[in-house]
Amino acid sequence: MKTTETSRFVAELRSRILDGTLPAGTRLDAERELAVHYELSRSTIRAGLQALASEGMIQRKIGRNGGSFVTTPKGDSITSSLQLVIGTGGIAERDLMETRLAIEPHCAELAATRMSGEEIDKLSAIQSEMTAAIRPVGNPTDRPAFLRANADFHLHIALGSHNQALSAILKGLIGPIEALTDDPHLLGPGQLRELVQAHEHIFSAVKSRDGFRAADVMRKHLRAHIQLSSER
Amino acid sequence: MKTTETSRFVAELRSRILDGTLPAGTRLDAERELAVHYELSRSTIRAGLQALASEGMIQRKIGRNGGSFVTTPKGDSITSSLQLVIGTGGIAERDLMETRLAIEPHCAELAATRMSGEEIDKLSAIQSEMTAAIRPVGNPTDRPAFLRANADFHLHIALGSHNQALSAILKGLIGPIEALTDDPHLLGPGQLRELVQAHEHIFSAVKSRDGFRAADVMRKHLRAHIQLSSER
DNA sequence: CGTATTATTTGGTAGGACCAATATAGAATG
DNA sequence: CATTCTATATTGGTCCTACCAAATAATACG
Repeated sequence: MKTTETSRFVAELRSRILDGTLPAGTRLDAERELAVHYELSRSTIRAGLQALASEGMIQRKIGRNGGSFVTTPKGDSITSSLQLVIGTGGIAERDLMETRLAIEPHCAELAATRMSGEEIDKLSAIQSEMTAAIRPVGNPTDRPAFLRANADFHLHIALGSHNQALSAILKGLIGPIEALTDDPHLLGPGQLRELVQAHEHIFSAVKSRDGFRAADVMRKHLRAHIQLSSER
Repeated sequence: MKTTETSRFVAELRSRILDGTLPAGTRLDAERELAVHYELSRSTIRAGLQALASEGMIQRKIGRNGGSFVTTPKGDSITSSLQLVIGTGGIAERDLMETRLAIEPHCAELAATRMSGEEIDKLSAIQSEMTAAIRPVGNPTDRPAFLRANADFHLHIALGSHNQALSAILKGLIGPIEALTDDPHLLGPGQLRELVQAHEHIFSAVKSRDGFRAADVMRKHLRAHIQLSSER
């Protein structure tokens, strides 16, 4: 690690936050005060706070009674980090699909036992949107709507697991992956109907609180999906 | 989103990196040039570059022929993000263990078919370290060494999956979790030996390239671990 | 008492100066 | 000519000082 003044300051503050000396909600001193305290210029202090802010460890608010407030970074931080890495091609598509395959069946299993009634209703609504998109009374399929509903379905299963880590990870994966999957040659009308049917099976397993079956069906659904993609 | 000058500049640059206009390795203009180009002060430009740097999207190098270089953030970015969120208690322990349970068996399955000979040898060496730590010729167990070897074992299984996403995620989970698990009342001599034995089973499954068994044994191993933790 | 005005605190932006690291070009030396 | 040393130019890192803009508290006023 390059030991610049800024990074020293950041390390100091970060460790104080991590070891609990500065719990969430704590208000740090104003930049000008920190500067005299740490015997650094305000510029350097600002650089450090900026770094901590972009890591999600503090939030800064302007104005009187403003300042830098310690916050516990939530799942969003993981999600955006994933999106960045994936967005810049830092991880191969194969790896992403395998990760989905590890995460989603487990999510489905948990969701089956943990989803509330409202959440199940919501899932049903998403499923309806999906079916609606596939046949707008004779018209051609509304692909964007269909894909959005598809992603939403998987996302809500993950949220239904009531597990912040799992849902944060999937949230980061789902967008980029679906973007890669949108290939008209690959997803013809037949495939779309198969997809809806698979979701129907997953939904019914979740609704009947059958975690094992939910996981199993989800696994098969994803494997079929992968099978398609690999035929390019 | 707060639309400050800095964030506008960051957004601009970030999107240019994401859409491929500025591929990895590209050298950005010097801060002073960017300042005149974007009609902003160098302070503002610096703030923006600082943010991008702490997101891992650029690396900055001092000196002539230095500057800001576009880099594709790798798995490390995900790992550190996870560590931060977990370190500040942003995610419940239950959620973390469930995530492990989703990830690790899958890693083990992949590792069984993908690990190289050297990687398997390395795994064996780690296993030896672990057994060595548990009985240094009559002396009490070297707990730190034991726990380190334990974490290493799981980490190397993940690396053996040859999947950057999975190993990055596990890398972020394993440290914090093991720290939470180090409870002498929970892990007595008997538990330690059981742990070694479980690893032995996993190792043999991987060595014999039996992915299904590797996943199965890993799953049971983790469940047993969870069982213990929940008895607090 | 309620409302509008003023003051103060605090992060955001600007622009200047200088330092420290680093690579290049040129000069001195064998 | 080759090598080594010495400027020297480039670039991020730090410091300073001033001012702007937002947000809140304190105060004056109807």
